Amino acid sequence: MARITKAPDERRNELMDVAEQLFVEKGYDHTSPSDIIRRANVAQGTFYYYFGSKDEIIKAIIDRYIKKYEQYVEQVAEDESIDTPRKLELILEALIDFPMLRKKFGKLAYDQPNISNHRGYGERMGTKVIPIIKHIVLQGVEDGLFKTEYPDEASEMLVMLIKHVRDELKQTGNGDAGLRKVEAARAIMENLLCAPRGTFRSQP
Amino acid sequence: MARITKAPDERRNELMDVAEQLFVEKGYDHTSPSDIIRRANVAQGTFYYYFGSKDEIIKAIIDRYIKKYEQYVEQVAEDESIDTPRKLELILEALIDFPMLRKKFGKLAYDQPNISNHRGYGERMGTKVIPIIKHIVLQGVEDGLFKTEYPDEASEMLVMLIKHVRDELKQTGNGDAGLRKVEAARAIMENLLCAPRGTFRSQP
Amino acid sequence: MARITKAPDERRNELMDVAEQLFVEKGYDHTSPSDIIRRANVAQGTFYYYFGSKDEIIKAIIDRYIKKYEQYVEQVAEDESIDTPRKLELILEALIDFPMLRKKFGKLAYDQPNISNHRGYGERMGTKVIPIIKHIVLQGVEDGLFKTEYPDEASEMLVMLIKHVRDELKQTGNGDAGLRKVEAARAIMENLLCAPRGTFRSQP
Amino acid sequence: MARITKAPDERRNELMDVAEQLFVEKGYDHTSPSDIIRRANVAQGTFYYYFGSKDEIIKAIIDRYIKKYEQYVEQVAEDESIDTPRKLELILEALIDFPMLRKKFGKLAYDQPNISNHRGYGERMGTKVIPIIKHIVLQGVEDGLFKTEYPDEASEMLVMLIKHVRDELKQTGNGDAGLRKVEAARAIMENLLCAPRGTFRSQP
DNA sequence: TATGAATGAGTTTTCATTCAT
DNA sequence: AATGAATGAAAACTCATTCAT
Repeated sequence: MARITKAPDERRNELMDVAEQLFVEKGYDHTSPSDIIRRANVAQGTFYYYFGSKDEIIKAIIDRYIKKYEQYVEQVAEDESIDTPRKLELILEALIDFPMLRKKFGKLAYDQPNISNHRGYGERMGTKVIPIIKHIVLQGVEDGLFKTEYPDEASEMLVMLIKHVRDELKQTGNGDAGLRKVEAARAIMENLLCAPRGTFRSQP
Repeated sequence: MARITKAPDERRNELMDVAEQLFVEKGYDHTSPSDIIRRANVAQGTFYYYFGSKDEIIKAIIDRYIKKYEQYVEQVAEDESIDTPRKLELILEALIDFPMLRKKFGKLAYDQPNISNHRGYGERMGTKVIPIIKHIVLQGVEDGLFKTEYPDEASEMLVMLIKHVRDELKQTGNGDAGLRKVEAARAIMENLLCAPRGTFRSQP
Repeated sequence: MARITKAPDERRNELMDVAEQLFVEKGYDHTSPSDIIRRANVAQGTFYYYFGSKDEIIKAIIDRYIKKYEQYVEQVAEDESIDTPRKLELILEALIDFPMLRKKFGKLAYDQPNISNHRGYGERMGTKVIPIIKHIVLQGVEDGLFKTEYPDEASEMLVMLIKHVRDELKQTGNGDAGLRKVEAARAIMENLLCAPRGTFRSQP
Repeated sequence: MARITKAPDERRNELMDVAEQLFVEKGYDHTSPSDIIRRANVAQGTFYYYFGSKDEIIKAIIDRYIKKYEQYVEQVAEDESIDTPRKLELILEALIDFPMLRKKFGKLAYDQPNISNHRGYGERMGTKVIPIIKHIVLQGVEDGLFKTEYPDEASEMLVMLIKHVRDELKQTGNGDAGLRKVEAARAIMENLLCAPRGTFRSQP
């Protein structure tokens, strides 16, 4: 094959993009380095030139992803012009939109291998993101907006809730059923935090 | 090896038991038919005599499991001597104890392959179990015990909550931290269903 | 390919024979499992059905070989009808003839990878065979036939000498030059053990 | 990385030094050009600029080494101020000290890849060095110091003996056990050459 | 002279499945 | 009903070498 040389960073990201997409489509376990190589149109060795193993590339992808998310979360958390409920909404919504968590519609999420169960992804979510969410929740409690005896658990539940909604939306699409899910999620959030009705009401 | 003949049903169940345990220990993808065969002490061919493929055995396991659970759920749901909150508790608690969902303590659930994402397990939970839970929730609403505009979503959240608690308990063990988790779960359940404090108070 | 089933022992030995020959021809490092598989006319999986790895097969080969040799050595050592010098000769000569050490004539031994440097072969020679040789040497000393202050070292030298002769014979063939080598070896053995001229004189 | 330009000869020798060390540490087959490149801190292409292949570099190393040794050997051989036994000792001892034959202590030599079996090393030893040793041996015979009917073979044995001692010393270290080995070697040398006791007695 | 990204054939290994007995 | 030897395609990875800059 003709040799196509690229800037290392470009190649590296290209490989990560391709891998990410495949992991999402077929799951980590059912994606082989060869799959990635084929789709990226590079030689076997090129993959291993950039990543020492299959494990290494998924770790790199997760890192890249979480770094982006953390940045966003911190930025939102620190922004004084945003009120507490809206902060929560933004942070949780961002969880929905990241490409690495995209799945094709029309397939049941249950049966799909899910990258978010893999390789330290959850761990980093737990140690990095949840504390930030908890922090915002506590702020809301201080402000008298929320009420909860279990801020840790409530924060975890919020993340779970949002992941669940995300999965649901993949299946229902963004139609009426989708809207209803979002409404339900808001109601549940309010319940969870004993927040007054209408606390969460911005566009999703 | 000496040929050991058994009643077909016994052999079949034996294989399923072994497979179930392995799937739980290592995950479906990382368990090979040979692993099952080895631990069950049968020949390669015996496995394929009973199950046409690896896929077939996991489907059989899930079927067996869900059938049992459905039976239990229906029985509880119909039992008039149990009040509504207690019914919910029993049904959700049963979700915790089933062997197929057991995992070793000490490992982060996130990183572990989780059979409950596999092969129609979730689907059947969705189509079979959640409606029953919803039914009980609605009964509670009728009784004036619960309040929710989104019984479907609330039911799904209840299942998620309980799965989450189960995973947490695996990590924390049943000590103080575990107890706290259970308390938190109860508070969250009450919040979710707008039930009065103290509605859920039986032993976990 | 048509499926040819054989008795496991036969297959196992067949694979070992083929591997042995290839290791001798090309050296361990330059022989791939695929080489063995190809020549043995079996499927990839068959090789790994019998041997878990490339390493395992060479260990099995060495074991098989050394076991045979040890048996022979012990039998000779215990045979009271054979006198001491002749025992030494027999044991050392046996070292020459074993198939696993055969190499093609015409190629310089120096440049050939040599299995006898591999994977515990030498170690077992050292711990198993040399003590037996030393024992015979000491017997000779007792009988007043040999004289040496360093029976350990002398025994090691004897083995080295014989290996060297073996390698030489591979290059020279069994012609006049070969005969001369053998004569030289005898003289050196006599020197090494301070044995009277003519002590080693049987056909090689 | 910053481009570091050096005098071609310096670079070349640097690469050879690094490669030599690696070959000794891990063996030729288990050292990759990339290993050399990494340790030498040069680019992939630089290696191939100086050496067309992996094979070429080891040949260069052996050449360099043997040239040095040959020079030394010739110089000693011609030096009239040194007596014959001492000449032999010096030449054989030099064989021990060359860096290319250094190995780490503590590992069985048998199992270690041994560069001296590789790529023409032995051949050149045979055609170049052994004749010189033989020449000294014959001189000793003429002087009435040594006695042997097989000077070729005896010379070869001397080299083998010394290599063996070298390997042993690597394992035993230079303690008492090492000393004993050296003493044994001397006794064996005397035996081999039918030299009077005490012929070889200088520091090792 | 020197760089380092890229290549691709090859190696070692795994594993779901088949089939003759 | 049960056995277990055999299959072969594919997975994961290595590494000597090339080449555009």
